[in-house]
Amino acid sequence: MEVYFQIVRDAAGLSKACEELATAPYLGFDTETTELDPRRGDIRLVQFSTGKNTFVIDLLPFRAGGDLKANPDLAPLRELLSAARPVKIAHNAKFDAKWVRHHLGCELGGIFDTFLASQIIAAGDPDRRHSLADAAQVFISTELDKSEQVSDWSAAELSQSQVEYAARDAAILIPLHEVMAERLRNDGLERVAALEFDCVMPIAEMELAGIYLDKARWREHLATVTAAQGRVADELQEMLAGGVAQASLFGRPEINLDSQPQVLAALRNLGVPVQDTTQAWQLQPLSEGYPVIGKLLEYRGTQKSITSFGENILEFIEPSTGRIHADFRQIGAPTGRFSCSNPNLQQIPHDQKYRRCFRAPDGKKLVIADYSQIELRILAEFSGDKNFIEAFRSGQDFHSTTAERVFGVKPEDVTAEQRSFAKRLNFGIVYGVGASRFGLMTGLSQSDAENTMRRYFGAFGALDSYLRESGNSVIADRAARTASGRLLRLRFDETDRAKTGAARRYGVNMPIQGTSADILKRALRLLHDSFQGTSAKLVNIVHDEIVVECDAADAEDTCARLQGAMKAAAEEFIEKVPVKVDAAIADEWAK
DNA sequence: GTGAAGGGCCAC
DNA sequence: AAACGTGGCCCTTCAC
Repeated sequence: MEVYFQIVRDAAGLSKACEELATAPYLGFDTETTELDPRRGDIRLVQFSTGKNTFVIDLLPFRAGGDLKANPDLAPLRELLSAARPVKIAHNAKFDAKWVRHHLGCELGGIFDTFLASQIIAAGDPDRRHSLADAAQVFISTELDKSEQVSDWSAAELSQSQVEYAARDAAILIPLHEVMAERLRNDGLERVAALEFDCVMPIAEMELAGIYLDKARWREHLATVTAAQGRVADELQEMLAGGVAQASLFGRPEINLDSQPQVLAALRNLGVPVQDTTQAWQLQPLSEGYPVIGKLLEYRGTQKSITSFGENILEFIEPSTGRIHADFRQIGAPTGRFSCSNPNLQQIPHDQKYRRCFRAPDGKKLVIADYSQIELRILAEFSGDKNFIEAFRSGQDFHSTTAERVFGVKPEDVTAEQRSFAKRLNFGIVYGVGASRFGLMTGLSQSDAENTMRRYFGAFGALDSYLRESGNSVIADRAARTASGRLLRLRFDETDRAKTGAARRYGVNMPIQGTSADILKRALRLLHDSFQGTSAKLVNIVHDEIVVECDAADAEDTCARLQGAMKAAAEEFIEKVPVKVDAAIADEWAK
């Protein structure tokens, strides 16, 4: 692919280029950087393409005066980048947005992200890849050579091949966008695309901000867990060896407590009636009759703490900021949920001993807010179930209120056990729980579990019919959608009952889980706008929870903005059911 | 030695 | 007849 391009190396050229570029409705936009982490390297090139004309801006000459941020010659560039128009088409715009924010000191406004668009259009197809080369192949049948991507972008003189590559990557985005925009329109995906694109900048800033973890506190807690784990391991080793007849000269042969087959064999040796799996929920019922099971579960718990939530997390602390800058994948799941890695800040144990280590630095506060029962409220909205909605409108404890209906008792007569059954059913139905699993987790017999579920669906008739109809349409259409229009296409073998059942549960759950994700993403944008010019910074998000850090003096104001934005976002999707946001100002990530 | 797969478990 | 949805991380095992 031949691309006509001009190289810009001085203030006059930049100003002229930006003038021309500003008149285009859409610009292909890309950057070339010397590293992957904006804290470790420099931006070398910024490329823009109108489709007809492409400009490759070399920032090296502009660095002569020192910091790029302070260079007034770059004002036209900053203006072009931060403006809502022209729309900047970028592949994985979060990456470029972070570099622009960190090195040029401005936001990236007006984003069309071809990486996110590719995922939205793929609608959950696990076989589709979403690199620029893959997208070019799929949407415009163009082969892209990405070999220059990892070349040396710090060289004083860039090669012809490098510059051509840079120009081409920006130019290709114009035809790619045209085809993708058409697909988004035809598939009814424009609203969800806008939702996603609006979310890029908030996430870029959150990753740059990072979250503070108190190293000393973490190590202190880790020491107590490690000590406890040593004792538990010894005791478990002892108990498991009980059935072994021979002891070697070197003492008992130790078994590897982390090895599933070895532990299983030892348990069988002791006469414990274990199945071929040792999952906690299957072992739990055995722990009463066999103390060794209780010990094994205790060992597993502490082992998990040490391996997944131990010293390794401290290695993610970035020396230059003293904070953890995790990677958030905006469309981490086909439902639209985020995923997070390096480390995964969405799976830190709820236990205060862990969470309190994530704290506000001195002079700062954390503001923590989460949606109360958001998935059940979405279910109430979708089903329109009068009694379900009324249970939320009453403002009373939701699980108790459902227990009243299920067991036909007065509010004051709901027992703790009845509330617990109702609570577990309320959570279970979102995932499509069946009577046998419900029985297993409550200790009810199969027939009692079936009875309880019958009473539940009897009390919430519209909910029952919604779930059935939703399941039927999922199977008939082989697709499901969230409130924003996010699409999931399902592939399953309809002659396989198990696979069809799994597809049905997945498809029924997706609009609920996915609408929750839609709401959170909308909230992130509203928040980002509301926080402009304040000290508040997004530092973590966990599906229905948002954690913000701000100056201590601004905490009350930040809390009000956070709660307001989250409520407003949810109300764009939920009309019949009240939305509740619980918020708190704290020194630690714990309430 | 390395990487994929499977089991297990943390979060929502 | 089947058995609760989404993710990431750690471990062991096993194939190459």
